[in-house]
Amino acid sequence: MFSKACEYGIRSVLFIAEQSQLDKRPNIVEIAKAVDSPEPFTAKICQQLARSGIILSRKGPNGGFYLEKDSKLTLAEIVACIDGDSIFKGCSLGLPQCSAAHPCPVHDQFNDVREGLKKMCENTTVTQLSEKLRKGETFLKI
Amino acid sequence: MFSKACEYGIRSVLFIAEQSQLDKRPNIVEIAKAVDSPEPFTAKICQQLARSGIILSRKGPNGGFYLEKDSKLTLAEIVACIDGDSIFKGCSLGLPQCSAAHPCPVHDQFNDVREGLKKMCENTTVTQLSEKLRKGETFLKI
DNA sequence: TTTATTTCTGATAATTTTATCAGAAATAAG
DNA sequence: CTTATTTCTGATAAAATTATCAGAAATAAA
Ligand code: FES
Ligand code: FES
Repeated sequence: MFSKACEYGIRSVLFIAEQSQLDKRPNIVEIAKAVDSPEPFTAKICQQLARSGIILSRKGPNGGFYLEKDSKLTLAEIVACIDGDSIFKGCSLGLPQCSAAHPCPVHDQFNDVREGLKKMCENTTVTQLSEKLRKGETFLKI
Repeated sequence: MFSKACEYGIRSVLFIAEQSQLDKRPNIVEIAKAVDSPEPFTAKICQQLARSGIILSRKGPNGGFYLEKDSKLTLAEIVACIDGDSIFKGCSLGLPQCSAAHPCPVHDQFNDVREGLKKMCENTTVTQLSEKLRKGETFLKI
């Protein structure tokens, strides 16, 4: 469904969000540990997210990554930043473009699923998810 | 969503199904042309599908690939053969396993989407799709 | 100002996926 | 039986994704 990079990215952002609520600014070592992901690869991904303004970063001692207070960040924005929006817009059978006028054989069926995925990602906020995480109801690793 | 191999695989099977209805047995060259996919790669995929009995094949002159008459083949079987069933069962954030007892933060939300995808693939038959294809209502390439 | 810490950047390596190729095995048709 | 056709098999190549590494740039704290 999502690329590895995107999976790590979402997990990282959720951890950063949780820590931001506690006024902390986790660094890459802490993030990779909390999320059980390869450290340098996770760094790359966090840098990409920071460059596009999805998360914020501070260099130097006591630096790290954090989230804007009361950010309205959604899953959809993270996914689009890392994997692009082809999962939300592209043809499921790989035709150069999805179009109702020239549909592939599964167009109708997939439209529902894809629309469901899209709506879900757009309506799910990171804050909302990190809340449950903080309460210990959900987990970022085994 | 699906791998390139899986996209080519589904498109190929749909073309084979359409041609089977016309009592034809297209070969790799014809399939790759109809589906606009790289010929040798498509060959690999069709071989894999044939080996697992999802499609049938005949060597020699006038040989090619075909489908069992009145086959009840579904999309789900093709996807599982090529991409495995991780898209139907795996955790969307890449945790080693999806479980309601130890859920990732998006487990609930994704469960709906994934279940929708699964049901859709299981309930959509190749025959049903190739019918529309034969009528010229849907397309396998631009 | 100096030092320690941390993100950031660019180069590189490993792995997986995608794609190609040459030739063997099978089989229908003449 | 011979030949032409086609799938099948295994080796290989190219590209993309995933992962690592070394060092520069920034910054807070001493
Ligand atoms: S054309 Fe394939 S999903 Fe719309
Ligand atoms: S645990 Fe992640 S989707 Fe179920």
